[in-house]
Amino acid sequence: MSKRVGLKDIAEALNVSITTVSRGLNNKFDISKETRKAILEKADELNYRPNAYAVSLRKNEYFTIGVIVPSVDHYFFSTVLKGIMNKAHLSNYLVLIGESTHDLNKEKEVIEQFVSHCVTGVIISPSNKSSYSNNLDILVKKRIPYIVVDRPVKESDAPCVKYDDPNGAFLAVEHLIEQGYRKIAYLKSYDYCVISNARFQGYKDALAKHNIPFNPNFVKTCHLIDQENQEEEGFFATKQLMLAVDKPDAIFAVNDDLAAGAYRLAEKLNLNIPRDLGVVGYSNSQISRHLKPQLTTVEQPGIEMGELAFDFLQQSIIGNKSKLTKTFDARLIVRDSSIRGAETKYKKQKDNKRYANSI
Amino acid sequence: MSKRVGLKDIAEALNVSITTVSRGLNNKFDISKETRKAILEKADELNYRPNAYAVSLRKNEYFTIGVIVPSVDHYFFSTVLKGIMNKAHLSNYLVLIGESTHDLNKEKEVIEQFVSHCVTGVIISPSNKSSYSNNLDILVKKRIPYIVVDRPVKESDAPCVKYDDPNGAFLAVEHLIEQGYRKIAYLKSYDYCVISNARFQGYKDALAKHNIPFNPNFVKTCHLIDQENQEEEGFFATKQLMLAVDKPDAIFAVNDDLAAGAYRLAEKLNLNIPRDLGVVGYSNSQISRHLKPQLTTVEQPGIEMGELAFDFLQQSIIGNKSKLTKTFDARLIVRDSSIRGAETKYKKQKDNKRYANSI
DNA sequence: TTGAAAGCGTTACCAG
DNA sequence: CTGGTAACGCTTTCAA
Repeated sequence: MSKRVGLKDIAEALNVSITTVSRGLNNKFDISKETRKAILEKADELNYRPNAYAVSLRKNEYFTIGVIVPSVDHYFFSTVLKGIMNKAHLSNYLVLIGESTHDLNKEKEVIEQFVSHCVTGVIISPSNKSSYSNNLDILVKKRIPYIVVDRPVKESDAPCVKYDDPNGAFLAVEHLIEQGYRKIAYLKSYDYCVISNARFQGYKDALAKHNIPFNPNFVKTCHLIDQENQEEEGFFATKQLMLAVDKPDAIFAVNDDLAAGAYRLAEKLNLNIPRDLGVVGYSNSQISRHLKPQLTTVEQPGIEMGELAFDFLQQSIIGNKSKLTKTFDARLIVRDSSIRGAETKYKKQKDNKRYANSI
Repeated sequence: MSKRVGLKDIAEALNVSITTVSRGLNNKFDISKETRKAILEKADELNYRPNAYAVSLRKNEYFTIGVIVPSVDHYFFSTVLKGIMNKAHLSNYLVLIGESTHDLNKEKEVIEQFVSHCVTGVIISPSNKSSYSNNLDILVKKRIPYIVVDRPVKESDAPCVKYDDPNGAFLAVEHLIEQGYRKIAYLKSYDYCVISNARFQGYKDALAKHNIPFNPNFVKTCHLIDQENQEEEGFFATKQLMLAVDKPDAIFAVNDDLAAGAYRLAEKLNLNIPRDLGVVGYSNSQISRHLKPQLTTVEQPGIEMGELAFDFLQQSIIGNKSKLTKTFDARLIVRDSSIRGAETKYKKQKDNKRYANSI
C-alpha cells in the first residue's frame, strides 16, 4: 500500500521546504511565480490531496455536519435529507449520516460518534422516543449547534424546523366532517410517538369543535416496525374497526402507508372509498397520488424543511443568537378519497346494503 | 465558545501526565486501578470525547467510508443506502454521503472531498453519465478501495454489486410476449444512461428470441430530470405512442414512475390495463403495489445490494484480492398490469371500440 | 522570497 | 506503574 503523498513528498522532489509547498498550494502571495508553478505541477503529478484531518486539526476548523434520521429509506426523511444535501453541497460542508432506527441508544451512540468526529453542527430528526431521552444534552454540553427537524422535543426551545402537525390533523379531520363523515377513526402509532400524539390532538380538537363526541373505540394503535409492515398494520387495524358493531365511516391515518392498508381492507370488504369509507392519510408520499381513488393527505414539504434546517444550522454556527424556529403551515391536499360525491367515479358495485346507510 | 476539553485538561486537573491519561482512557494494562478510576471519572465529569481527527492522524487509521449516489431521495438509492447503513453501523464505520445528481463534475468534487477526508473506502452508484468519465480513476490512483453499485462502468473490472439488468428487461418483455402482446414499446431514458441501455438490450433480445421485429417507433426517450417530472414524462411518451397510427399494445418502462405515467394516459383515453395496454415497470418501488391494477415490475433488492456492497468494501479494505463481484439475478414480479385475463377485474367500461381490437 | 520551528490532540516508544 | 518525547500532516509565526 503506497503511503499517502504529503507536502513532504512534494518538498523533497522539488528541493524546497514544506512551508514553501504549503504556501504555493494555498495561493499565498509571498512566493515566486516559478516556484508556485513548479509546486502546483508536482502536486498534480503526484496526485496530491491535502489531508483534511491534519488541516482541520491544525486550523481548528471543521467542515462536517452530522445528520441523524430514524431511517434513510423512509420517504419523508429521505426528502429532508435531500434538502440538507442541496444546501450542504453549496456551502462545501461534508455530511455524515446516521440512523437512529428509533432506538435511543443507537441515537446516543451516533451523536457521540459525531461529537468525536468534530462535527460543526447537527441536524436531527429525533427518534419517536426521544422526548423521553436526554440525548440532545450531549450536544448542548459540547456547545455544538443543532437543529431539530420535524419532531418537537419536550418543552425544549432548541432551534427547530417543525411542521404544524396538530393543525394538519385538524384540517384533515375537519375536512372529513365537512364532507359528512361523523364516525371518524384514527390510526395511530405507539403511545410514545410524539408525532402520533400531536396528530391525535388535532384529531380530537376537530371533533370537539364540531361537537362530535370522542369515541375511544375508534382509535387503533398500529405497530410501525419498518417500511414493509405498515400497510399490513393499517389493514388489520381497519379490519378490526370495520368488523366491530359500531363501525366508523372514515379513517384518518397517521401516515399514507397505513391509509393504503385501509384501502386494501376496503377492497376486500367491497367498501367503496369514499362513499362507504372516507380516508385521509398524512405525508403526501409518492403512493398517495397513485392509490385509487387518489388519497387525500397532509402535505409535508421535506425538501424545504431540510433546506431551511441547514440554513438555520449555518446561522447557529456563525453565532446568530436569534430564535431559529419555524413551523411550516399545515396544508391539506384534498383528493378523491374523502370527497363524497366523487364516489361514482370509482364505484365498482351498484350497491352494498351493508354499508350503504353508513352516513 | 468554550474550548474542547482534551487530554491535557484532564491531566492538569489530576496532576498526572497526558500519557497517563491516554493510557487510562484506553484501558491499557500498565496503570493503577486508582489513577484509572480517577481519570475515568474526571473525563466523565469534564465530558471528554476523544478528538477522532487527532486519533486518526496519529494512528493513521480512518474509520469513515464515503457513499455516493445520484440522489438520496430516489427510492432505489435510498434503499441501497439503508443497506449500507445497516452494516456500517455494526462495523462502527461513519458514513459520509454525497449526491452526484447525475452531474459528472459534482461527482468528481465529491470524490475529491472524500479523498481529502481520508475515507477508508467508497461505495458509489455512478451517475448515468459515468461511463464517459474517469472519476473513479481518482480512487484507483489513491489506492482507495471502492465498490460500484448498480451501474456497470465501462469494461472496468472494479469490484461491483450489480443487478442483471438486461435479463430483468428480457424477462419483462418475454412475459409480455407470452401474454400475447406483440407491439411492445420501450420507455427509455437518455442515450447516455447505462441502465437504460442495458435494459434496452434485454428488450431487444426478448423480441429477437420471439421473432418479433424491432420497431424503432416504439422506443421513446423520456427526460428524467427529477423525481417529480417522471410520471409526466411517461404520460407524454405514452401519449405520443398511443396517438400514432401504429399503436403499441404494451409498454415496458425503464422505471415504475414512467409506468405510472402510462397509467394516467390510459385512464385518460379510457384504455383498460391490461386488456388494451399491458404495462411493466422496473424497480418494484412503493408505488408499483399501489397502482391499480397493480404493476408488474422487476424487483431490485436495494437493501441486500447495499449490505453486500458494504461487505465487499470491507473485504477489499482488509486486502482480499479475490474478485468481489456479484450480479443479483433478475426477478420479475408479475402482477395484474400485464396479465391478460385479469382485465375484467378492473374493467370500467363494457367496451371501447377504438382500442378493443388492439391485439 | 524562503525556511525553521512550534503546535493542533493524540498515541507509541522508551526510560525511569 | 508513570512520564517525557517524538511523530502524524499540516499551517502559522517569526526570522533570515
